[in-house]
Amino acid sequence: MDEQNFLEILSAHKVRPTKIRLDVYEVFNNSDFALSHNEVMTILGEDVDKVTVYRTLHTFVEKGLLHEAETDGELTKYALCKPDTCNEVRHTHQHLHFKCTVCLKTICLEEVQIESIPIPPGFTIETFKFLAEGVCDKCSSIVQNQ
Amino acid sequence: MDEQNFLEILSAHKVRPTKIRLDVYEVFNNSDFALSHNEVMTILGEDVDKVTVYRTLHTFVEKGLLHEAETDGELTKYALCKPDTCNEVRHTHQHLHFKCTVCLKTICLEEVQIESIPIPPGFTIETFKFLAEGVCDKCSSIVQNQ
DNA sequence: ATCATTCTGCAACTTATTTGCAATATTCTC
DNA sequence: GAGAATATTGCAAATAAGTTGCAGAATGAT
Repeated sequence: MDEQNFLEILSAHKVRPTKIRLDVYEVFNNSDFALSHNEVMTILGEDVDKVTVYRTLHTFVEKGLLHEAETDGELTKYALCKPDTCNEVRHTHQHLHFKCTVCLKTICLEEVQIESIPIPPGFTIETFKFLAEGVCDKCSSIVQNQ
Repeated sequence: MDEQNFLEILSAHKVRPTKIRLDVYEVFNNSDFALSHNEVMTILGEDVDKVTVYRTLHTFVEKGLLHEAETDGELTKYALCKPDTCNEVRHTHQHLHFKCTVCLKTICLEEVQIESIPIPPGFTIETFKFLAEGVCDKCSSIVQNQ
């Protein structure tokens, strides 16, 4: 995917495609796991302004470009929303996040749809957050092949 | 449950039953929802030392008296472990936490046991954290009765 | 009672995140 | 395209949560 594409995606989400925003979007597009503000800073280099990056992340979440992944006490991590699923009105995620205890990466498992959870009478579930921890496919195969 | 009981519970978990610790334990025993450090401080009054409370919470988690509930970006919240389920070696929770979007309280739903989650091949789940958000039974009935 | 260990309270520190604001950049209108 | 209105950026400072170090107090063991 090239820069022209990013530009269109941001515009479609009513986000002004400034340089920093395109850079941040590209960082997430190049990553197959969720990233914290800190990690984005490291990738972009320390000469970009951290406050601007914070604001960019917030804007992206607000406009439906990024979503937050649950983290077990760690820093908030963000991952791209699937194209055309989310917008500035609402996010529509029902997938779980998986954190590998070996490589420590958190990824979206889009293919796992959570079936309905048996909740007690009187309770209504609107959304849920699911974080599974364990060993990911890549780390499993590395261990097996040793 | 009286103070003598608390004393025995702490001792059974190899936690020295000091005044502060008994007080903190009592706070959780009196609460039917999870509490953050901040909320514990508010209940105990501002003249108890915040560092001591932090350390007490950590000790309690470590010794199997408290566990952390997932929170959606909020401060870490803690809730009592069921008696005799957890110890200093390990916690054995597989229940979900529920946060009511009306009263904003987070509670343990012990009765909801999560069945196995269908995960992709190659992945192994060791633990999971589940936070459901919605309306709790109490808040539902209040709305209905209006 | 003595001694080693644990716990507490205080101050200072670290880290993450937010706020305020002036300077820039962008978009809109004419 | 100039100028006004609006949005974005970068910097400094503030806030907030949580941690660390340490000296003194409390506790438990002998």
